[in-house]
Amino acid sequence: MTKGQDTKERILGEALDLASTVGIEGLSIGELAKATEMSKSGLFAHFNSKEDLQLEVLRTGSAHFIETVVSPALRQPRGEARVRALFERWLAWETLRTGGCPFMAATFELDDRPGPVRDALVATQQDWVDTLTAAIKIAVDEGHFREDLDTGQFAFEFYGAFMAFHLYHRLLRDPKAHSRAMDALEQLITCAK
Amino acid sequence: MTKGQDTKERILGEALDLASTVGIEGLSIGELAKATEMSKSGLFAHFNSKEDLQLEVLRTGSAHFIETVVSPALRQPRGEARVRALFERWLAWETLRTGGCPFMAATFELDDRPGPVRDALVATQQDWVDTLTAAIKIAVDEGHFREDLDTGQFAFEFYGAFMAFHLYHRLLRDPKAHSRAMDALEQLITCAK
DNA sequence: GACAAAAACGAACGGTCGTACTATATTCTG
DNA sequence: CAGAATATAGTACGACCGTTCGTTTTTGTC
Repeated sequence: MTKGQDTKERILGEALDLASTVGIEGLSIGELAKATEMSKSGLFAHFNSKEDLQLEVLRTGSAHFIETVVSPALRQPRGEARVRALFERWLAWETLRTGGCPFMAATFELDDRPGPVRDALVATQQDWVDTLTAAIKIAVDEGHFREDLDTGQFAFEFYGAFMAFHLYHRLLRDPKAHSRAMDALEQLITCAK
Repeated sequence: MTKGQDTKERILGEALDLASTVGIEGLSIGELAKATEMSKSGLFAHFNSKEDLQLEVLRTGSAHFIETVVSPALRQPRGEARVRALFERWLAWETLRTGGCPFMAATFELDDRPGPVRDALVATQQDWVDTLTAAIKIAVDEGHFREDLDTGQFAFEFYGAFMAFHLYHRLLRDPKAHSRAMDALEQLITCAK
């Protein structure tokens, strides 16, 4: 009863790691079988199709993200501290896996390919933007940020800072990537007061 | 003599368009042959390998980018106006092709896959960052931006705003994506004065 | 118009892809 | 320990992958 679920989780963990480097489309069942030291068919039996696998990978990634980024940040005090925590943990999450944030890879892979996988990804990302916006709104309510702040705009630029970090860190291998990102957040917060 | 070069350019144009949606790795010779209405082997004869094709696609993309983004902006007056022009033309470039900016797709595909194609992409992106930074430096020299502005930091956040635009526009299909991006630039410039 | 050069084609290669089927291990339940 | 249920493996499939090779068509030159 529990054996199958165990290996399935193990597969999904490996799949998430693999997907962070080769993408969620580039993720192949043969490679994943090698990585988990299983037979292709034995692995495949846990999923009805590759699409299902992809959807489950996204679901797993989302759960990991909430666990390592969102939840800990929510334990921080409401307002500015929480916004800072969200950013810092997001950066840490990016450096966690071999290939960086798996959602970033997926985002640029799927943005033009309609289907259930894209839909699921959009839902996840929209959720994250909403979570961010809500945290920022709280900082306004707490009086940490100014009353007339456009919280959606703040979230947009917040997101931009993260993506620039991803580019500078992953592609350009710029050692200043992290400090640049932190400076960007600082400026964002300064302008929000 | 000129016939082969003509079709080669046609192929590369189509390849760039295709790569913007499926990525530079996802670009397959068979699909490209269909798109150009050629035989696989006839098309392949123009390149020694897929890697060469990818490199030439990047080179072509880079030339297009300079032509439609950089060069026109350089015809704008030195300083703030030029920085604004670079941003606006960059956004326009993103909406030009079917799948958005081909370099963005490539960036997240190749950031963890070493090789000549990655190297070429890094060089291109670093060039672009340097171009941006130089334009910002000029704005400082012209007295449009404050003396002690960290031009590299400005370029970082400038880049971030573009990437957030890409995400909001391409994936989330947010109709406010463009105005969000423009507002982000405005804030960036305001803080730079 | 003949002829060499260049360009495009067709067929085939070994490989990997996702997926289906059947058969063998392994695990859980009584 | 038996037997059912579950989990894994083996094999094969058609399709497409990048690539090679020999042939045919098109092009440009005298």
